[in-house]
Amino acid sequence: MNIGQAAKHSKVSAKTIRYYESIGLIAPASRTESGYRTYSEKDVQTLSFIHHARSLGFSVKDVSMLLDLWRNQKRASADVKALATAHIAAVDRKIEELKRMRDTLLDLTNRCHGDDRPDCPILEGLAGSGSTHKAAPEKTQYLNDFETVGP
Amino acid sequence: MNIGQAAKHSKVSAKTIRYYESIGLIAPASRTESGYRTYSEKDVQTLSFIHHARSLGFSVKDVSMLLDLWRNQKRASADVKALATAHIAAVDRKIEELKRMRDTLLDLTNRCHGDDRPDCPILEGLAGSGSTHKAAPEKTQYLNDFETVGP
DNA sequence: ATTGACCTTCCAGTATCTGGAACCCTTATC
DNA sequence: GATAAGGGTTCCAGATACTGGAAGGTCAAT
Repeated sequence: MNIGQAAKHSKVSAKTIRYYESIGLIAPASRTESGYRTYSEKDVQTLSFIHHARSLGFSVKDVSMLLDLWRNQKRASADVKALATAHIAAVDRKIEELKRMRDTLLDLTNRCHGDDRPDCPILEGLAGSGSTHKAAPEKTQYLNDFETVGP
Repeated sequence: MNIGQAAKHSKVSAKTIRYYESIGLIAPASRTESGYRTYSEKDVQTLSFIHHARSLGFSVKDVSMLLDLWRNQKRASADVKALATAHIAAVDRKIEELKRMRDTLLDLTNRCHGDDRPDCPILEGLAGSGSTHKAAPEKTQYLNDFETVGP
């Protein structure tokens, strides 16, 4: 089947499939004489696997390792479990961090009357020197740390 | 003071301060005759404000708006509150998504014996066609959606 | 004069795609 | 056979928010 069909069945967009090929996450697809990529059922399964793993927040690097383990009949399930467990821990840390952020934000917004008067505890809180709420982590982690949720 | 001191006091790295200047988030700093950037107490306050807002997960675009509101004495606190409230909602959505991911991951790892045998429910779950756990959101959101936590 | 700690600019890379331009292939219809 | 729609192809750029590093200028102290 062509890339469009593979995309539909695997739920990975054609654009992204080509991207995965370009970075070596998947092997280059075979081609028709005219240059179209062709995909088998097995290829679609692989793409689905990738889709599921990505939707669970594994990085592309992690997915690459998981694919190796998946294809390696001799792997130990302990290896997979270790990867997954580390990932869960990372996700948990992110959840906690987001909760702290939300609590602080809620605290600030609750104290803001939110009308047309200019004084605003939210801005005062942001301007203030210390944390408005609770101890911050050693190194403040920004949201974009979520780009890579590693161990 | 020079950029290094400003960085130390504001907790925004010198590199990042220059970056903020380059994208127009902050006004270009004044310079000494030899070209060094110089910063006032007020500049440091602004940088601290940015640091706090970023650590609460506001995007740089959001921070830009917050800075405008902060400097505008005629602003309505309702405007700030609206921005903050939308942000809280976005953070909440991300927390829920991460929780769903963690639940699925926990389910898979709990069913994995994690020894040296090759069969592994985690990989089977990733390979399986459907969600292993609960209904997924309409469009699966990847972790890197966290790069921008907007409304 | 030399050292070392700062500062400068500029280019590139990180992670993960996504959009768009310019152009080729297939199939159906007129 | 011409044409149009709806595929496919490649390559470049952009988004996000920085961070690292190279090559070189400045400042204060020894």
